[in-house]
Amino acid sequence: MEFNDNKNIFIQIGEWIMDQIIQGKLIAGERVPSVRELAEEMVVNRNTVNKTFTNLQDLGILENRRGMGYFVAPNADSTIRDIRKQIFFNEQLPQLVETAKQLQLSQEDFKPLLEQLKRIDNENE
Amino acid sequence: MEFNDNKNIFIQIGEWIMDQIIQGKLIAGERVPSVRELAEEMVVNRNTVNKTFTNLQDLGILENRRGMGYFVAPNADSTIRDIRKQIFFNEQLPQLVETAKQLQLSQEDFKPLLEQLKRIDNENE
Amino acid sequence: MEFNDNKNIFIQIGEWIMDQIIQGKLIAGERVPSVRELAEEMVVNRNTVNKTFTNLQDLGILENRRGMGYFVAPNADSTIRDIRKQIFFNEQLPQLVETAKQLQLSQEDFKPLLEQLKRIDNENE
Amino acid sequence: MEFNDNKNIFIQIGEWIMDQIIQGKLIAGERVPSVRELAEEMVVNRNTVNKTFTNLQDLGILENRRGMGYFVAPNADSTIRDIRKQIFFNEQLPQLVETAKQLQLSQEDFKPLLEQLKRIDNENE
DNA sequence: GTGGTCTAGACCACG
DNA sequence: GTGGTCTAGACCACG
Repeated sequence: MEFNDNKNIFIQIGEWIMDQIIQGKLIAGERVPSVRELAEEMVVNRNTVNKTFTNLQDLGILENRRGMGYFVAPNADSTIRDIRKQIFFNEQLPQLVETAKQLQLSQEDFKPLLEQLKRIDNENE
Repeated sequence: MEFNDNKNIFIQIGEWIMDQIIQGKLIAGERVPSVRELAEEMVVNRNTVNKTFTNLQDLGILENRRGMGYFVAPNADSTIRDIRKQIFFNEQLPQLVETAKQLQLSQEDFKPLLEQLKRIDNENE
Repeated sequence: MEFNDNKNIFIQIGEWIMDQIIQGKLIAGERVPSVRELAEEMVVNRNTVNKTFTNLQDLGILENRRGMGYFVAPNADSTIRDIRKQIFFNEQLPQLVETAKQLQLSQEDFKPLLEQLKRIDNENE
Repeated sequence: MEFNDNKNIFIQIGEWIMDQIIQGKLIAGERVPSVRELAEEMVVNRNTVNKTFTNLQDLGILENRRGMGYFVAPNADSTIRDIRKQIFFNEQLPQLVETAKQLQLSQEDFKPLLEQLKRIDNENE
């Protein structure tokens, strides 16, 4: 895995796992790779993966079964969506409105977004 | 000033100064408060303010006149707009599209933004 | 069975067995379920149950008859009471006094306990 | 500091700090020793103290001021009392009632506790 | 100076 | 096999 120097590795691994869950590649109740396996695969230290896992456990996304490893928590996917929605509504959206105002951005500038939204609304019709 | 622990303080102070310029509270050619004053006012270390100023100087937003302090550069406001537009189109917008897709956000979720955009489009008619 | 992550599973199983004995559901001389059976029933590893059993054997609560399994030792119930009394007087009570002092707990806070004690004293009159 | 092998070092250091706060030796707003200082004083690794501090920060007992170290959070003492009371009412007290019942303990057995409670009630009159 | 992250490596308990 | 803790030591950003 390629890491971005601006973010901590343990955070990036966590985001990767959350992405896997959101994309349905890891499902509730499923066992995630062991700390050792993932550390080897990602070429990082075991302690780093450890930090990722305990972090995701604190967030209610992973669960630890003694001696057996970590498992995707029930409803982990909706937990992740909730966390990300909260970030969206509390941080991203207000910032965006502010930016639009400040830079006098037009609907034209948001075309890629508006098209994506239409696509989603059509799917859900 | 209230700082957010997730972003560097020197960056946050920089954003505050850029906001002042965009809002016309600081105008081109005007002297900005000294490192000493600003550090005291914001209750931060002088080194931090120093870092903010050299950073804004690198971006062409402030200018340093030896022995006289820092001044708002000519056209600082349009420089700021350019920088922020670049960030908007290269980072914020693509990220937003990705988020909308992932969280299956609807036009409804973007209501505050869409209203702001309408307001802007009306102003510019 | 529901396990508490803060205590070792083999200890928790041991406490469960001791409770069974104290409550008369398992009596002296009676055969306890086999390691295999108990492990399956509790959905734990056989090694864990094994550890519980050898631990209870060390405490004089279970006995092992070669090829026949584990049996409740004679006087196991009074052995358990002795062990638990010792823990009570040496650990729980002093800790409790310390907690009461530190948290400034009142008689009111101990109501459930005091009522239980009265009930016991009445029974033994 | 003498460490007990049954508990993790980082937990024991945390309890020591909480005790200091409860006893008024560290007060709200006060700076606690730096990670480096405490690690040296307690003859443990910096990472261990680090873990203690981030742990106490998660609990709302310490706060981190960038580049300046950790400080006792406002109301840290009542936060600690709340945490410890919760443990008392949810775990210690029910266990105690159960023990009293099982071992047929009398008021006599709880004498040290009852005396402590009287002392506290007298103080608060 | 401050704390945070990461590594290599050891050791431990539990299963 | 599993994860958790701890150490020694390096490096980094921030103040």
